[in-house]
Amino acid sequence: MVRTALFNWAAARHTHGTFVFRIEDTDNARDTQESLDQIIEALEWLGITWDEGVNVGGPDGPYFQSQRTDIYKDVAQKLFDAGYAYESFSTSDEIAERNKAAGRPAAFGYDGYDRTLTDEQKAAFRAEGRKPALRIKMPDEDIAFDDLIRGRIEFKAGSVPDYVIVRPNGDPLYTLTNPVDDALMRINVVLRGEDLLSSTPRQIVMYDYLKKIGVAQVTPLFGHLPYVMGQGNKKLSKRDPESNLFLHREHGFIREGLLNYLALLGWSIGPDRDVFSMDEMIEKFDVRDVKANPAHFDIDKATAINAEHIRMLTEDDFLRRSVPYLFKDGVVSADNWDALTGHEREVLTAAAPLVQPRVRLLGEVSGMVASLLSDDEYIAPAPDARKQLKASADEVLTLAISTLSEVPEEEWKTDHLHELLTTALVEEGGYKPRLAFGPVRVAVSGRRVSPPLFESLQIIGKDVTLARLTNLQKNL
RNA sequence: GCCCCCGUCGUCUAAUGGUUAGGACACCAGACUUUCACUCUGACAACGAGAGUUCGAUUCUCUCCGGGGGUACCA
Repeated sequence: MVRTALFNWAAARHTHGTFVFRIEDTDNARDTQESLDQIIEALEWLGITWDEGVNVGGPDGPYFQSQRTDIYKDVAQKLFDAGYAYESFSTSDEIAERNKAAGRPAAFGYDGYDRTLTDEQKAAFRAEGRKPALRIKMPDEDIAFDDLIRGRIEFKAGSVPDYVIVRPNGDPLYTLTNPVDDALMRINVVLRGEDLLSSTPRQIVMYDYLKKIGVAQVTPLFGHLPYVMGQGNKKLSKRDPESNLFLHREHGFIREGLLNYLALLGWSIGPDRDVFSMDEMIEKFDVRDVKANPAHFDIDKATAINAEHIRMLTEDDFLRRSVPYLFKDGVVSADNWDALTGHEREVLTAAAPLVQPRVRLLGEVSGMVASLLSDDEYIAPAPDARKQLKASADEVLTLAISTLSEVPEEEWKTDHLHELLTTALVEEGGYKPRLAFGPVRVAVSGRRVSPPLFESLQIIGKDVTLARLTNLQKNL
């Protein structure tokens, strides 16, 4: 759904068209305020903006179909008066029974029975208290159109049954409202999921009728986007975690990364290239270049693309965007940069260049900087970090503690510390670098993966460093 | 059943009537690094099958196979 919005948006921006956002809430049972809010929040977060429609207005409103019933009633009446639609009294049970009796498969669909009802028959149905639905009369000929993505598509005559546009109770259906609104809102390009492909011939016919009764000027161009697949060979649905935008955001996707990845699903900006900005996408995007075959959502690739975009952020931007994640993880005191303490900002600013190149999601920042921000005197090593502590850890820590105790506060600097420890542990102590620095890193960060060691030592300072080394040694 | 769509490495894709079929992610090996990450080098890996057109098909056509969607008084 987001990918569809993205392609529509990119196509509209590329062609300097008008992007219209309309809500098709004709099935009010399943359209909730909550789902609308989520859609809007998602688009806003992504920066996908529209020119006319919900919340922004425009010349062809209202943009909620639930507020346009009078319009649909009027058009339905015109279609009926012109003879393009007719009253249908058949219930689905009756249709199924007739199909069965005639030896047709159950899935054959509507048989056109009510097309030829006489006035007497209709009157009889009404006398029974039955009310008619309104059906569109499909012509007995092949229907073809040129899909923007798939080329010419032809449907054989007779393969699309007459379809209902208004329920017996007067409720208009999507089959009517969608083409009517597209006509009234002067939509000339429709990009939608390929699941709507087989309903397109019905709409082609509808446009012909709408033109004849003066409601539509043109038939829009259609482009049917391929699905995005999830696990196995199933279309991604709203329930799948992969399609949950907010979940991705929670994990630390930034909009640039997610948008870039989504764009890659069915489209390519050019040979040997897959990282780009939305401005570049708009500049290059042409629906006709979209591939027709479905793509699988690959979270690993998405994450890798996200990492590229995180690295492209300015340091300041990176920090500001990270703060909400840090706050959520209890690592800092506020959820926005300006409300942080001076100490927090100082530490984070120092840590940024160390952390930014090694996270792929903003959610990973907390783990990287937690030990730098905290003044705890002991950090229990994570299990995988503890595994890195070899038998020599105890001796190494002793040596490190005695070496570092000697360092005056004013000389507690990255390069100096590096030099001192290398001399004491590696050159004089005879330990391999891996064995020498491993225990120190685990003591200071508690993790197997951490920002560079000596920079970290400088950031947390002498007292905390020594305390952590001492306490790890006690807890070996 | 009928109608429609789709088919290049595991995944996303590029290109082409004649190429060693390219890139990215993932994976594996190596270099760098105190670890991890970043970066770099290398390895692995694809035109679904069969006919036809052609001097030559991954590319054009057809058939088949495989996958998907539709066949609603849902959208």
